[in-house]
Amino acid sequence: MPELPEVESVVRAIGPLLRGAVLGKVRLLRADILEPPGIDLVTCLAGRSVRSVERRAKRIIFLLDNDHRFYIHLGMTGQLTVEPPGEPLRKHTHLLIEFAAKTLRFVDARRFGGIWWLGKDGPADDGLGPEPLQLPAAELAHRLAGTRRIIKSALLDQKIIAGLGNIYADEALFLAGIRPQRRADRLSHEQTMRLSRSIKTVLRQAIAHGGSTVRDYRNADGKPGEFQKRHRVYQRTGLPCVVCGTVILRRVLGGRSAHFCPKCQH
DNA sequence: ATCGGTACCTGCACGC
DNA sequence: TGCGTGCAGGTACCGA
Repeated sequence: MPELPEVESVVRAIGPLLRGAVLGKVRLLRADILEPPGIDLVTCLAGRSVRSVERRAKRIIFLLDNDHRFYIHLGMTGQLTVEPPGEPLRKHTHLLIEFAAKTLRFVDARRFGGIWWLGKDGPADDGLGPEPLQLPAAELAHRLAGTRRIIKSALLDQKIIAGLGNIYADEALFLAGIRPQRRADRLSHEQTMRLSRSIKTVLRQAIAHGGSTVRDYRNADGKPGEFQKRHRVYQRTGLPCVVCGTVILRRVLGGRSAHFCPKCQH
């Protein structure tokens, strides 16, 4: 579920609630969602407080008062919520952290997400390319010129650009008028410039609308996003293009669904 | 060394 | 009702 806009929405909601808060009881209900295995998370967190909650790509990074850090990745179905204490445990709840008057909960049915303990020195952006909203167009062009893959797959590669997923890759390519199966290193200068703008536009719009809820995504307060109502191609297979009325197509590219308008995208 | 394919895991929608 | 199939927002790993 969660791509950059969903993760950003969660961080914006959780940050103000947890900044400065002292951790109470910690319950890790499934040890196998923790990396590296064998870390004693409960001991690591005992008595600490939260200095800040930040986003890097799709990672939610918690900085503690002793300069140790960990991050949570939501995978496909992860949910991170802040609720009053004592709410009933939902199925697939893997981590509970109690604060004075609220509880942070990590729930993830498919368990593609998890918790990564970094300590003081572990790199938080291991294997991640640049942030899309800070990426100059020329730098994006340079990175895309270096791969022979199709543009859709390149946009999903977190080492090339970090934070896009299947929804926003498709939406950005539609906005830019580029077919997902075009080769990344064969885009014209103009197309690359349009793509750079489109990525930023679609991410900013999605953040403004609280992200997209396809099925599982919820913000920290349990509410779904709204941007799915404004998707132009993602999961609109067989429906008319909002610009030209042509039927939206779906193709499997690199093992993922790609949605596009065959008339608007070249 | 880059890249495509597959595996990981659960739940849901659909057709029969 | 139940069963089988296909699909889902992500990423790590495996050979070619």
